[in-house]
Amino acid sequence: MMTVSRVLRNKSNVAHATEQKIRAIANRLGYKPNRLVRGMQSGRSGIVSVVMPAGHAIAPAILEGAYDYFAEKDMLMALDLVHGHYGEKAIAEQSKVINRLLESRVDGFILLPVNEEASPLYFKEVIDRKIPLVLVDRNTIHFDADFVGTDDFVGGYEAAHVLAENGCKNAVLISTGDLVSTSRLRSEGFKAGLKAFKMKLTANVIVSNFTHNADLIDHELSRCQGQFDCVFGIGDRLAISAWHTCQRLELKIPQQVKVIGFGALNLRDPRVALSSFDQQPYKVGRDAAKLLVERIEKGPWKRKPKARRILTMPQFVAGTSCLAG
Amino acid sequence: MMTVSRVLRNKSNVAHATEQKIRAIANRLGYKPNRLVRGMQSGRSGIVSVVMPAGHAIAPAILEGAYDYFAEKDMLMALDLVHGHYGEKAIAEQSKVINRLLESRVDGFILLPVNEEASPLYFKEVIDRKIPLVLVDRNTIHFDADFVGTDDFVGGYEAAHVLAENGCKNAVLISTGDLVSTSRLRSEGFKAGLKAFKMKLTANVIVSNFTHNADLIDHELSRCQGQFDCVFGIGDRLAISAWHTCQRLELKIPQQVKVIGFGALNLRDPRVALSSFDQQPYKVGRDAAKLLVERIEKGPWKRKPKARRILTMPQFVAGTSCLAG
DNA sequence: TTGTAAGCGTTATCAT
DNA sequence: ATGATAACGCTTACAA
Repeated sequence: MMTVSRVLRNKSNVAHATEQKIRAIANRLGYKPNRLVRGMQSGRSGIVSVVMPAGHAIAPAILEGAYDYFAEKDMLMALDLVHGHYGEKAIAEQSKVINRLLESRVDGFILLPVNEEASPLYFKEVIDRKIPLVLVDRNTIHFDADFVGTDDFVGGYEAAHVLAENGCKNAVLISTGDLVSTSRLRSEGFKAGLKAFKMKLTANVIVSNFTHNADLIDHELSRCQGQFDCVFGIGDRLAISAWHTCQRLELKIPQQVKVIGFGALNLRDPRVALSSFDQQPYKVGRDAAKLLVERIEKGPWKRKPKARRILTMPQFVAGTSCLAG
Repeated sequence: MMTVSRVLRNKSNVAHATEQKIRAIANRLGYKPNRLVRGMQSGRSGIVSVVMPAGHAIAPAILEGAYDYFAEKDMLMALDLVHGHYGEKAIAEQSKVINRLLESRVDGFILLPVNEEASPLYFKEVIDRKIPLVLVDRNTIHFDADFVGTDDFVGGYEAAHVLAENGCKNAVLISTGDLVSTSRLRSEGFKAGLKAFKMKLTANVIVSNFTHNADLIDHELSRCQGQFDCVFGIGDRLAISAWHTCQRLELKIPQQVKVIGFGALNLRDPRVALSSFDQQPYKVGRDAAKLLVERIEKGPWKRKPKARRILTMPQFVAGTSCLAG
């Protein structure tokens, strides 16, 4: 019984003959060591948790990057998809999720927070228990955790830069407000860029990040018709909506109006040549997983280590929507 | 120690006072029962596995449906993404995945097979161990397992039906060959429909299901120019490629050529009004999870129960690409 | 080189 | 209504 254990973990001090015999038998019986037991006594379940909003466009690619790294480490990846609602319902859902994960003794968490308000609440317990936690894509100010994502400020700034280089003067910014870090930072970066390149902000349309309200965008852009020559949508979907409105208003793209999005999710989609920024989500996911595993393997700490911040530069992807007119 | 256990599982035979005390203490200490241990002795880990091809367009929606059901049952969902390659590499990857899952004592599997050749091999071990297994979306002939998915034959047939109703006579079929059940069945259904509605099959373009070769589609459609008045792509991506070729050839859609896809993945995307079939992937995922949990809760069997087959009818989604010309 | 004993956190079973 | 004991499958520490 003991020798068996030694053989299967390739420990030394085992006679060749015995080893052969044991391996043969284990093989014939289809024996697999039980990770639940290993986890129980070692305090390492070998399970990591990924929690993301359901239906978020960038999530699958991040997930794949994270998965691939975890798979290399032979860790089991548990996935939870949280729905983008607020209030009692959200609290009930998320606390149930966290509870399940805690009971399962996951070794660490990767969290893509829904927004600045929602997720931090439920993750307080994770932090209290000193379980490694890495935030991806969206950061939160509520606790100082490791973060892996896009440099959104620079992305916003560069959007303004590109538009300026193409001769634009008056911009419309479409964002989803300040509760989501990506939206806030891209907006801030964009505004900083506008200032630096002496452009004017004609309007800042703020839409809900749950129901991306194409009608609102349509309405607002119609109102400022003639007063803008470019649009920056902090997400591709918003930029596409703007594109549609421009088409409806018979504003030629890119001649009369230039449009830039963010996310470059239509890279795979040859139908629309929206200029955008690639966030390299696969890399982000992989980096996040790598950092998490590092934290896990380092083991428990006495004094909390300084939070790491791994920012990936967004890559401008030229489409036809913002060429020089 | 024993009473604690009783309280936390809401067992009877506990004095109110004691219960209060225990709950208070458990709460103050932030106690969480250890699922690894529970799983170890009960033989139920409470973990289910979902294995899908990475980057498959329909996967996220199926996954969400499955997740929601598992979450209701408070089960942990482990996700594995397998890459679409063949040969040694694929074998090594998949057997590592299965091994990890088996060692983790997952209670059941949901598998979206890559194709008829690849996955079955690795799942033999799962079947041998009598662990519940539900196939989604793509079926396989290699073993008789539960299947939840779209009625692809009917879908193909209905595609022909719609095209016939719109006056089409000569069709081009674009598929990915017979190794993927969805492709095979939609093609068979489509051909049956053509026969029933007295239409002709001008060409059957077969492309790889890994690299969806837009160039090949372009080339083949160019060759048969003038000999077809409609195209059925067994996936939306293929149909979109055909659409592009038609635009390039200056064939007006839908006046000269009608196009139908499958998957209705552009439902969320207002840019393209491709006629297609909604596979209700969320429902499919949820149904699969439900069936799996049923199998798990039924417990081990002596004689293998008859495989169940839950087919969802694809819903035609009218776009502008196949209106009566 | 191999075996024995104890323990990981929980529950079933059998007392008390 | 509560407690004691064994057992789940495996590993560490210690003997033999």
